[in-house]
Parts: sequence; C-alpha cells; structure tokens
Amino acid sequence: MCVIARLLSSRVDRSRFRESAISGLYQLYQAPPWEAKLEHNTSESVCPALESESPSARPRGSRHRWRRPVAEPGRSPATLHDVAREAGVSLATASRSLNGSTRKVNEEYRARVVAAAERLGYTPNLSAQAIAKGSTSTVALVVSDIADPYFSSIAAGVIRSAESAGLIVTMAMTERSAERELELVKTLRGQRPRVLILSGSRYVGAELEGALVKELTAFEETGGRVVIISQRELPFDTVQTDNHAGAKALAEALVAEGYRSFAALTGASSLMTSRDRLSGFREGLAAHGIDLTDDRVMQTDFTRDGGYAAAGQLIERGIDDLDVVFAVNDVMAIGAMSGFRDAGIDVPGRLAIAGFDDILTARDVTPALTTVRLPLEHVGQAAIELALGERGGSRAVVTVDGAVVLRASTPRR
Amino acid sequence: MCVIARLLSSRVDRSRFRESAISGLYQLYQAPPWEAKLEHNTSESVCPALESESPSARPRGSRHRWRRPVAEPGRSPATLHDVAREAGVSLATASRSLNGSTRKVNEEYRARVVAAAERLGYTPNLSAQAIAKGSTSTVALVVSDIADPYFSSIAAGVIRSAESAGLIVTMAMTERSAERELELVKTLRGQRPRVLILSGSRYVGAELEGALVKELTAFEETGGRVVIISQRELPFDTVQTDNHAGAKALAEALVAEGYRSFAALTGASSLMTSRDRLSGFREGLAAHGIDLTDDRVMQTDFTRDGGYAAAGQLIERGIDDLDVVFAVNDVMAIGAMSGFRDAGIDVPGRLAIAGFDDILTARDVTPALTTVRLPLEHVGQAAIELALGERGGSRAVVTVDGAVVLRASTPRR
DNA sequence: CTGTTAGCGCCTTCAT
DNA sequence: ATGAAGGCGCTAACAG
Repeated sequence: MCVIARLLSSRVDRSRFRESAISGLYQLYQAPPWEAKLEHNTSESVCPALESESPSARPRGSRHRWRRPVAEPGRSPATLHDVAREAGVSLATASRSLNGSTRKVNEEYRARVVAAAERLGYTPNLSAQAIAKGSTSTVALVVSDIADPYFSSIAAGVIRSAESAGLIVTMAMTERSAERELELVKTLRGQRPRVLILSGSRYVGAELEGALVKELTAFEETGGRVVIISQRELPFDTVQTDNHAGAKALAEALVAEGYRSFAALTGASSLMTSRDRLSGFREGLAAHGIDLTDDRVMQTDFTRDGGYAAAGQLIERGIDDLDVVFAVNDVMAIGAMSGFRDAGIDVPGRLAIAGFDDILTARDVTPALTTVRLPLEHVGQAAIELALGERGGSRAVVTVDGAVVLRASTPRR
Repeated sequence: MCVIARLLSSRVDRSRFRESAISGLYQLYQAPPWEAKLEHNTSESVCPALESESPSARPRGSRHRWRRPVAEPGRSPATLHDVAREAGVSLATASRSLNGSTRKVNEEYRARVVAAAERLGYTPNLSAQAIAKGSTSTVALVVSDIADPYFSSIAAGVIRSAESAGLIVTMAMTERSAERELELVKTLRGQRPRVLILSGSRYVGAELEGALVKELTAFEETGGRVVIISQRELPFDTVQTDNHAGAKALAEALVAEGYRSFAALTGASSLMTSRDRLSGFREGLAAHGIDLTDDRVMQTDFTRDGGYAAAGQLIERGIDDLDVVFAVNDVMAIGAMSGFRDAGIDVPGRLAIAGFDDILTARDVTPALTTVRLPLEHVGQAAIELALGERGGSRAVVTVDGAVVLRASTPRR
C-alpha cells in the first residue's frame, strides 16, 4: 500500500540515493531538499515505484561499472598547428582557411586544411581565439533562480536570440542575494563577455549597489555592454517592465469587475519589483476610493512557497472581509491558490485571486489565473537586441508594458 | 471594456511593441509568438493596461535616450601586467598573490598587489588563464528547452552544484533537434569545458548519433568529461531515469486505485523517453491483464501545447470508454488537463489524468497531478558529481528511480 | 621568496 | 597568395 507515512519518513528514496551517491559527496544526499518541500502538501501518497514487486535482474538506483576501453586521458586536443602540419601548410594558411574572414586562400589548400581538421577532429580553442583577437562571443546572464518560470522564460529568450547571433550564453544564479550578485558579476567579468545581462529585481537602498555600479561601469568602459532587466535604477541600458502601470491597470480592471475588498501578497520590501507592483495596485484602487490598508498586505518570500505560506497567514487573519487577493507575481499567486485549496477555501468562489507576469502555467492552473501579461521571452530577446545594437552616446531604456488578462480566477461579480 | 476581440486581433500590444522594437529588428515583433499561443484559450479577455485612461507624462512602451557621460569605449581592461607595474612588483609576484595556489609571497607585496588590483578594477582574464594552464573551469550544459520546467529544474541543480564547485555554466538549447544538438556540441567543445552535460531524451535510430558519439569521444579522449542525462544509450557516464519502471509502477498503482480503461498521450516515437514510458506503462497494465491498444495512444508534441492538442484529438475520438489518461510527461498532462477543462470535461470527475516527472507545478494545478516523481534538481547535481568524481577505468551509470505520487487527479474509484 | 623567461593556441601584420 | 614572427594575458618552470 501507498501511505503518507512512507513519504514523510522519506526512507523510500533515500536508500536509493545513498547507493547512487558519488563517494565523498554522500552527505549531500542525506536530506534531499525536494523531500522537505513535500511537507506542506500532506494530501498525497507516494508509492515506492514498486520495486518490491519487480525483482529486476539489474539492481536499480545503483551505480554500475564495467570495463570500457578507456583511452589514455592525457592526450590533448588537436591544435591549429597540428592541422597545419597534417595539411602541409603554414599555420597562417590553416588559420585563414578555417576561421579567417576574407577568404584569400587557394581553394586546394583550403580543402586540404578542412580535410585535415576533420580528420583530426579539430575544434578551434575559443579561449585562444578570444585572447588573440581580444574579444569573445559570449553573453553572460545572471538570474535569480532559473527554476522559476519567470526567469526561465526570459532566459529562453536570451539564449535563443544569442544563439541566432552566434553567441554562447553563460548563466549564473544569485539565489536572490545581492552579495552573490555582486560576486557573480565580478567573476563573469573575467570571461570578458561581450554582453552582461542582469535579470531580477533591483533592491531598494542597496548598500552594495555602489560596488555593483562600479563593477558594471568598469566593464562598460572597457568595451562590454551591460543590460539590466527589471527596473531602471541602474545607469545602464535597460529593459524595463512597467510594474506600476501594470498593477494599477489590474487593480482598476478588478474594480470594474465588481471587486471591492482587497488583500495583497508581497515579497520582501527591499525588492523593487514587489514594491512597484504593490504601489501601482494601491494607486489603482485609490483611484476608485478604495484604500488598501497595511493589515491587508502580507509579506513573504517572492516564491511559490512564499505564496503558499501567505495563504495560511491570510486564513489565520481571517478572510471574511475579503473578496480578492492580489499576489505580486504569478508563482506566489499560484502558491497561494494551492494554499487556499489545501485549506478547503474555494477559489474563486469564496476568494478570487490575481497575479502578475503571466508565466506559462498561469493558464493551466484551475481556475486559470488572472494576471498582467509580460512577454517574457521577448524581454530576453529585447535585451540581446539592445546589447547588440549600436551603442549610442546615451543610455537606452526599453519599456515593456503589461496587459491585463482576466481569466477564471476573478469572475465578474 | 475588455473583450476577446481585442485580444484576437492582437492589435493591443503589438503597437506597443512596435515602439519599443529595436531598429532593424522590427520584423521580429510583427507577430510575437506568445500571442499566437493564445488562440486555444478563448475564454480570457485582455485589457490594454489602461493607458488610454492614464495620460502619463512619460510615454510608455518607447525607447528613451538621454545624455550620459559615456567614456571612450576604446580602453581595454587592466591586465596583470598593469597591476604588477602599479604595485611595483614583477608579473609573477602579482600572479602569485592574486591567483597562485600556495601563498608563498611576502605579505607586504601581497597587500600592495591586491590594492593595485582593486584600484585598477582588475579581473583576471579567464580565457588567458585557461589557455595558460590548459584547463578551464566551465561546464557546458545542453538542454532541449530551458523554458520547460523539467529542464529548468535540472539546470538549476547543475548550476547550483557547479557554482559551489567554482565552475561556470554555459548553456545551449537544442529546441529538440538532433542536428542542432550535434552542432552545439561541436561549438561547445571549442570552449574546452571541463564537463559537457547532455540533457534531453535520446533518439531512437538516430543517424546522427554516430557523429555525436565521435565528437563526444574525441572530447573525452582529450581530457573532458561527458555526462548524459536520460537514457543509457550512449557509451558515456550517465544519469539515467528509470522511465520504464516508473511508468510501470504508475500503471499498477492506477489499477490498484480502481482504474480499468486507459488512454495514453505520447511524444514523437523517436524520443526514447516517450517510448520507454509508454512501454513501461503498457507492461504495468499487461501485468493485470489490461491491453493498451494503439487506438488509445495519441501521439503529439512532447510539450504543453502538444498535450493540449491531444486532449482535443481524444475528445474527437470519443472518451466514453475511458476513465483515465496517462501523459508521458507532466507538461503534456497539464496541457491536456487544460484542454479537457476548456472543453468542459470534468477532471477527474469524468476523466482522471496522470503524468510523469513531478515538475514544480504538478501540485499546483487543480486537481493536483498524479505523477511519477523524479528528483530533478538532484539529477542535475548528480551529473556534476559524476563529472567531478574520479574517472574510473569504466563507465558509470547512476540510475534514479521515480516514485509514484498519487494526487487528486486520480481519485480512488 | 622574487623576478625572468618560456610557452599556451591563435590571429595578424609584415615580408616574401 | 603564402609563410614567418610577434603578441594577446597569463601561468609555470627556472634561476637568482
């Protein structure tokens, strides 16, 4: 039988992981974080993939090893030099026929070189090329958390555009820490990327911001391009989302739909994105004479789990006087939705809910989520275009507007 | 008013985008793909973020430019040489005090160097370091589509682990094309990464596989590590998910829950992941004397939209004889769920549904999705550990098992 | 412990 | 059109 107890004791899978753990890193498997996440959803049961019933010949969840003709791993990659020698031409000719821009090389030689390269499995060493010509073809992208659909959509846009421009993308995660962000920027600068894109909310009154700006400025002064995605607080080219106007529009739309009593779920007060959206929402309500008082604003993590938790807080506070909850982003809204559902509160029957971003799954939850649509992939694309466009003597700011999307989570009332 | 017509004509946002489009790339904004996606969900209405009502001073959705003291962008980054000179020491000393492993340098000199570096905003050129010491500190990760939560979770695991090991991750997307995958591997090899991780389903009978294996083998023979995530078809270290057993377990669990009449949604028959899961599921049913005939297997895209479309196909075929639908992955299952919902079919009342993977949002849809849990972040982590572990004379295969998670989408019946 | 000097793999004038 | 040689930024022997 499949019982909750099995899951909560988390014995089931751990044993499997233990076996498959890489020596020396064993402790990493002791308490897999993904198991911890299960705690707030106790209405599920887990079956141990029925191994007990399938006495498979091959042991599962373990690490197998068998002989393989492994080559001496000391050999190093073929170099241009090797190719030139193999083709019986000079280094310069090889270089020219393989990567040189203006083809001024005898077709026969060229063919010989290409053949030799093919034979040797030659791939130009990008680092060497970078250092020789003094410029790379990489884009460095910094996001808060790639597992968050907001960022993964933006990243998809960035990567897609970058690739079609022949650029390689390197990515780093700040885990929403300003310190880490600064540190990452420093590290990434070492790559001498052509472009450095910083995605993720800016912080208010950030003391590290000075250092960050300094770092980014230095990068820009030495030929790099930086693009910020989110707020226009930093003095660099920016793709900005109009959080304030979007939230305001949403508020007004909700009022138009008949809602009168609001609550809001926000992230840390230091996150500008959260702040702007809340203030915009407030302003929209105020325009219709509705005051969103502080006791109706719950602050939690800017994440799905934060939203889930906030739902609990709100329930504790009492929801009798509410008819709709606005979460400053979709993942929070969806988390809250699950929270309400697990608490037996009907959405949207008892409480309507709205978010912001229009992440991919917003339309797949039930009820489908009312939100402010942001064309996330295009934001990423716009960032690349901005970076690759000619650099004017001035700063460029692209403002992307949101569009309110009313869905089933906020029915007319 | 906000009416569907506004959305379908897609005039609303396009005008905004037009303004914010980067010159020369205008056409990219002509028909934003994200608008196209709206078509199959006609039960929503979009408001134009009320700009008509807010005569804001600053024009929205446009590109602003204003003067900025832009430095001559010709300057190049400070080099170690510069630092050494500035500090009045030799190149070697500077190198040693900044990056050298064993600190064997006079504390006073060290301080001087560090100060000079700070003053000059020096950052070591990673390319130069790479080429000088003959090894980089990057991990190249290839995924099908980073916007897919399955891959973004794996990527998060990879990035997190890599970063804590001091490695930088570069990422590329195949968009599920075998050709592109091969091409990307060739390009990425040029980075001379320490590790090359290939994520995403393998293909059956892939004619390009030979070339891919050749490329990867060459990479490995010259000191690189390659790790495959998915199937064990390729002769390299692998983190494998036991798709067959997981799907089989799910099938048996569903039978145990009282289900008797099944349908399945699969991806392209060339995708091993899809194939394995289907065959496992079939086997699980067969064990209980249930035959999943071909007319009950719908083949579509391995994506959310594929699932959505398949729901339509299934409805057209008729669902009277079905009581549960198994989709070979969660995004398809969730897409199908939306498809059924939009068609007015009650899930799970009329039709139950189950997926595979346990992506983050599986528990947030309503009803929460029954699935086979895969510890995705840990898969990414395991890949890094495998790659960074000592290289044995043999191939390593880590098999990650799934655990059936029964949720509300498949109530006992 | 510090400085000098070769390279690392490649591109790019500069002659030829 | 081709080849020889210098240099990109840095590290790693090697002397001192």
